[in-house]
Amino acid sequence: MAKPGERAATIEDVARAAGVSRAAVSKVLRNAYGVSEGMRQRVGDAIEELHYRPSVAARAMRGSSFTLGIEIPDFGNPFFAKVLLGATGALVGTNYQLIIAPAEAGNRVGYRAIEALVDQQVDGVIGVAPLVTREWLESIAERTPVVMFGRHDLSDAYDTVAGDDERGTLAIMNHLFELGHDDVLHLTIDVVESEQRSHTPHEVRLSTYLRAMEDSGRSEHIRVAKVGDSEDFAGFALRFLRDAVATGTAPTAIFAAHDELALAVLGAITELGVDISVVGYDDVPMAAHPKVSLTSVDQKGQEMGGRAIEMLLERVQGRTEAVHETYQPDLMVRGTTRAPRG
Amino acid sequence: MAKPGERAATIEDVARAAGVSRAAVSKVLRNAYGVSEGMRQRVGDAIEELHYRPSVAARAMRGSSFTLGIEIPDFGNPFFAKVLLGATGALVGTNYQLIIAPAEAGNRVGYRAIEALVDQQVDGVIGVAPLVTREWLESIAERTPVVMFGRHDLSDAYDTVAGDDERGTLAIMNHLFELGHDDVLHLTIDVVESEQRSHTPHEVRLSTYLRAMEDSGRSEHIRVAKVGDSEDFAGFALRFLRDAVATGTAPTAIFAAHDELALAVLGAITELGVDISVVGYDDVPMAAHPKVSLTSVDQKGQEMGGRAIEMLLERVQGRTEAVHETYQPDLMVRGTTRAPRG
DNA sequence: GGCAAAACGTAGAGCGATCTACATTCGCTG
DNA sequence: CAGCGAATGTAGATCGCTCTACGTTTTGCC
Repeated sequence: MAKPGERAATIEDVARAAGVSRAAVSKVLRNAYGVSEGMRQRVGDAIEELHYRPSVAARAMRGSSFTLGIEIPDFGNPFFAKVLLGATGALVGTNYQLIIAPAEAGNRVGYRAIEALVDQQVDGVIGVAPLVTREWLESIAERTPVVMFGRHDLSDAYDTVAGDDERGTLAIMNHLFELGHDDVLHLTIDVVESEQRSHTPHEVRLSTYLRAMEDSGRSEHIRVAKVGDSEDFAGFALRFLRDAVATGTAPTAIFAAHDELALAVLGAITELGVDISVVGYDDVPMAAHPKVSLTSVDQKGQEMGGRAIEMLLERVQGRTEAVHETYQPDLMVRGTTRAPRG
Repeated sequence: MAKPGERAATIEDVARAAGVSRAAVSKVLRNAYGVSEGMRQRVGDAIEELHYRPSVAARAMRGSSFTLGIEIPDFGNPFFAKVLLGATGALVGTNYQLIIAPAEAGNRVGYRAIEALVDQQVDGVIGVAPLVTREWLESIAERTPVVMFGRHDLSDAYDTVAGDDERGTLAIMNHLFELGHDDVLHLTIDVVESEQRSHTPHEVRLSTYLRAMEDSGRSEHIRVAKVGDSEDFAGFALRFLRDAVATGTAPTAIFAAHDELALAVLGAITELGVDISVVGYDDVPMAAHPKVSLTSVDQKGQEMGGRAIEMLLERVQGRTEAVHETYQPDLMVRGTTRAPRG
């Protein structure tokens, strides 16, 4: 007990060492009004000497924890690494800390992860969960500022930052059409049932694909394949394509809803030695690799991640009207898209 | 104030609703001794009804937070995604929560991130930071259980789980030697100065490379290149190789210290159209992609991640003697290694 | 039936910060 | 040099939970 350094120093210890009251130390910490230069100095020295660090828990009990939380559905997806990079970047210089909660294995929906974050008393949450209901999010947003990533529902209880998936998809479709493809298949994720999810990026990409095909008079070529969220993409792609080739139903181009999927398709195409164009979405780093050269859409993940943090900080500092921002994607044309073989 | 649902329910509210004392509710929560079935029932109902969730902060102030922390130096590296996957997997079924702290942008060393985690009052920390000093870690370990990932220093203040980098490297070198390569270059990371870091995975890979070259009588072929940690790997690889080719000093094979590096080298080789074998380390998912087919070493990241969590939980539950475990890696031979051209 | 032991439940003191309300001192001005 | 506002500092309640130390019932057993 009496051994020095036995226990971490508390504000009490600092106050004693500096010969002031706890409240005074607290003021210095928060650089609140009413601290003389001399006191700031003495307290600062004491803090230094005792290696004092304020307890986040104790702080959280009375207000803010200076911690923001972000929920990530799938950290295996490099797109989220970009987002995280932007987020951490936006945080340097502030005294806020970022903690990440991974959506529980086998349950990517995200309720659990967001709840865990709120339980941690974070001052604000960034969520990626496209599948949680709006009502639920709004109930969370009553107590904790929320910024949602990639959702296209414009609630006024929380902010959103999203890519313009419609525009990105149209860029892809036009590119394929211009190359001469009519027979474009869309490969997307098969999510769990959930009514009214027109707000998810994948849903927007799907509906835009459908519209683009119809509007350009290619209705009869519409074909959509779905793969389970946690299925083995590579295995699925291989089986699917082998089958399509065998039955003569292979498309001339495939638009995959995201790059992980597109890479799996590209792998299958390579193995089978067929000539099918592929486009992905997200522009993960590997897409630019010379061995891969995948045509994709750059969603500006890093910028969006940074902006999400900024918006959250604004909320934490008191903004109450919702803000919704959209980022313009860029089509990156590379080697996996060519004109269909004669 | 009086509006119901205005504020989150506290244990007090639950106690009132169930007609028992706060202490009784707390007992139910922790399923401690001395709770009758009837009481458990009533309290459970009250909790349900009020959507009560215990405050992590308040708990942390008096003991444990039921939260574990993991520090990740670079979430862009898919190897860590594997580790995380294993870690989250090992946590399901426990009532512990995992939070991730990213090493601050531009400072991958990890002091800040680990400190942040400790400040959060996590019950235990998993760190990847190979570069923080042992002394510092031991001071952290005085108060918070610590499991370090990939360190080869066997402190008895903290546990370690690491791959057998010596064995992995020897597997690589023997493979290359058997194919007929004498001229093997090692490309590794150029870390900030830090004395005595023979414990890092990369350092072990380097020294094992040197020894393998010497022991096999290839001392005159030893060549080591270093690239800055946050440099653009692809750009570096291209410049370096172009230069080597121009001056006729290109090796016949390159052993890259990890897959991200190996992929960059592979890209450069592809662009320059030269015939050089490449091996990486970590066996990231892309290594197995048909377009890439990179020979690499599977470090069992997922298993190690899971085991690290288990070890940490043991520590949290009271174990005090240190445990150090090593995992045996597997060489995955693929298309990027061939015999040197006659 | 009586009595000890087990079972069940409660009161109340902290944990480490923040923040309001208040006390004291200082610096000026008229 | 009295008097007043600004500047500086402090006391003490409070946040939500855990846990020790005790009371009060029940139960079991001879």
